[in-house]
Amino acid sequence: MNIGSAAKASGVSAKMIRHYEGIGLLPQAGRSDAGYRQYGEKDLRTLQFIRRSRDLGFSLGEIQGLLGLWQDRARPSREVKALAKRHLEFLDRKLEELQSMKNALSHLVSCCHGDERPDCPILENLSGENGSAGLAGHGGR
Amino acid sequence: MNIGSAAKASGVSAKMIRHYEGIGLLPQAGRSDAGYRQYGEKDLRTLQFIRRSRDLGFSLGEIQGLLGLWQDRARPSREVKALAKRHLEFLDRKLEELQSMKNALSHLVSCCHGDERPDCPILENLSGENGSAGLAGHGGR
DNA sequence: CTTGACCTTCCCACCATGGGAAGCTCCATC
DNA sequence: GATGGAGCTTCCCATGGTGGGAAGGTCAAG
Repeated sequence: MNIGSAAKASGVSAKMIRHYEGIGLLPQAGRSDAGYRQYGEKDLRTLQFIRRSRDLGFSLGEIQGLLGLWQDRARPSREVKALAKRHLEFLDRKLEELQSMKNALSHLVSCCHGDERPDCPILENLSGENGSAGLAGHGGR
Repeated sequence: MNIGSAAKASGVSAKMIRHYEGIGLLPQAGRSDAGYRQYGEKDLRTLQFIRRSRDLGFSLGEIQGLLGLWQDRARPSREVKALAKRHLEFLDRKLEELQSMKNALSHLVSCCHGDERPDCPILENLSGENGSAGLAGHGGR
């Protein structure tokens, strides 16, 4: 199986398969006489493993760890769980970060009338003015 | 005011200030006789504007747009709001993406006993097996 | 034998940021 | 006046994950 078919079958682009091999995430692929990389069932399973891990947001470094644990039949599930938990905490931090951006921005957006007039609470906020953009007088946020 | 003080006062690193100037986000800064960049109140306000925009997750490209609107006193707030709304949608997509990663992963983590035994629903899921990891062991994908 | 799809390697781009080297400037202290 | 250290300059490199594309070799179908 050539790299193109492996890419289609795994959902990992050919470009990325080469890259993963280059950085040592994948072992050197076997080669045909002409130098084409050759992939088999086992490689396919590894590629899919990587793709699923990426879908969960794991970094390539973490995936290297996961692959190691995966291939070690005697690994304690404790280690896998620890790795996953760490990533979960990372996701939580990212979520909080994005959520607070969203909260702040959606407040500003809701305060901006968005018509032809130039005055705009969004720009006022970004420029550091404490305009009457919703923080004045009555209903906070 | 030298770049270091401007950095401290604005919360944008000196490194980034130079970079922003390099990519045209900031105008060329004035220079002292010795070639040191010089910053004034107005520059400081621009730098803070950029930092606040970054804090809301705007890309440098979007910030270029925001700066243009900010400096155009006749801009219609409509345009600012549109730009902000687009970014808000971007944030929403990111949030959904992260949230679904988190949901999937936290389910897996909760299914993994995390002890010394090697069997692990997390790895089973990543490797494409539909183990008994909460999906009741008969379905197949 | 040609054509077109596929493969190879290699370099460059994005985005935002940081690290560090080599060399110059400024200011305080001796 | 000399010296030392902090701060400035430019320039190059790295990160992380992905893509684009050029130049050239290979394979299969017509």
